[in-house]
Amino acid sequence: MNSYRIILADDHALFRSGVKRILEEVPGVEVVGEAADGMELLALLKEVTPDLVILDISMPKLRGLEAIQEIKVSHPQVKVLILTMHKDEEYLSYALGAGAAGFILKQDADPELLEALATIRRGKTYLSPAISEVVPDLLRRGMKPDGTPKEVLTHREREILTLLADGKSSKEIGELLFISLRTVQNHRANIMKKLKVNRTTDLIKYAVQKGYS
Amino acid sequence: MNSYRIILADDHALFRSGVKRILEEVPGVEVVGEAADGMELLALLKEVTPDLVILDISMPKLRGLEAIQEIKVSHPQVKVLILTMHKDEEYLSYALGAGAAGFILKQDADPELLEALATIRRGKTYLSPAISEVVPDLLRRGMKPDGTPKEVLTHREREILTLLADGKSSKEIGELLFISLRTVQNHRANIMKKLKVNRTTDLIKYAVQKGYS
DNA sequence: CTCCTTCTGAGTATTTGTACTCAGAGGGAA
DNA sequence: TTCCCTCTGAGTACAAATACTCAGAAGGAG
Repeated sequence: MNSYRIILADDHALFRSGVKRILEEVPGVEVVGEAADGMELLALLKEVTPDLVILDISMPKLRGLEAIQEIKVSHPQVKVLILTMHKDEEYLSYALGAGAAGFILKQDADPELLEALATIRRGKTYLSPAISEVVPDLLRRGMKPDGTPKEVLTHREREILTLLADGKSSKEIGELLFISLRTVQNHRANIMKKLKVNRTTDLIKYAVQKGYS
Repeated sequence: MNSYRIILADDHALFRSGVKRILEEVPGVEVVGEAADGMELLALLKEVTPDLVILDISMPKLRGLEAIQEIKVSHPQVKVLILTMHKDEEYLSYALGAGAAGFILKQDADPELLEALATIRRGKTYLSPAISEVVPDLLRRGMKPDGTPKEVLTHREREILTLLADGKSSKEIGELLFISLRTVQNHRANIMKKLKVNRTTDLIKYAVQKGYS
């Protein structure tokens, strides 16, 4: 029994079901589990240890990006392949920074998936061709014109932005996170400064479009 | 040659590929074509006439909702099954109003897809159980379950909502439209009352998700 | 160790949004 | 004509957000 064991994490059951069929046509590959959200995935990982987790970024309950970090801490030997619809440079850098071994798109066809699988299995990193094209853009955007690195949201800031995008007020967020209203307001101000917006509306637009909700 | 002929339209190749495998396990069913966007679908329909088109709502170039109307005009005998990630009451009413024969979610599992297929094949309409649950909600919000959405917002209200979603404050909107700040605030309050939200964040989320921005 | 970042909390002041109320002008429909 | 809806505008009161400032504790990196 030395088959390559995979867990699929995506909130769309039909998508999981279809991908499972594609994967199982590959000799020596076995889908040993499925999860519909990040929490389910982490729970599943306590029982089953796969070689690879294929996961979507936009999942409810625990966002994929945070899930990667958890996985890399609790199961460093498990590889992670991001399979998402978001052709978004920002996600790519987050994902690779968090330790993902691959990044492909739902727009891609079967060969990309299979090649990603084979590449990761050989211990290398695979990027979707559609994504590779924008990597130079990404590197260019990673730096501000003056050379200083682009500002990125901290974990706490992303957490608060998610709650904001979920319709919570600063007051409610403070109560949820057991921190002061003032602290939430400070985080909020910092987020807006980093994202260079100056209104709640722009913040929510950003969050909704980036899938924080 | 009396197999049931299906065309799959979804911008995610991997999703199409997976669903195709699921469908082809059903005896007497044949996937005779795939399309990645609405334009491709309409072009394909000029060459191939299927019994059923399974399509996603959020496709580039020609949105699924508009594609249904085109199909129902040019090929009235072709059934349409909406398969989307949007658990959204408004899309549901619009789709059924445009003549869709079914509405299921990517979150659904294989049995829902197969049952939708069988139901439509028998000439009836199938709704995802997850969607059926929100039909009462839909009725409460003043929309018909089988008709076009009742336009709740007035023209002026939609105009203001668009500006809000564009990041404008009430004050700025007043200046843009040459009306008083108080008037804008009143419109805003009316919009929120109609949409049953009580926060700017929820309003912006609604606007962004409905494409007002 | 020092330096830097993050998270935490607060002061102060102003602007904006929210929740009610009321009301007149104009248009369209019965 | 009357009746209803829309758009317009305002009063009042309170809640929330925004824009600045400052600062201590904890942790990692050098």
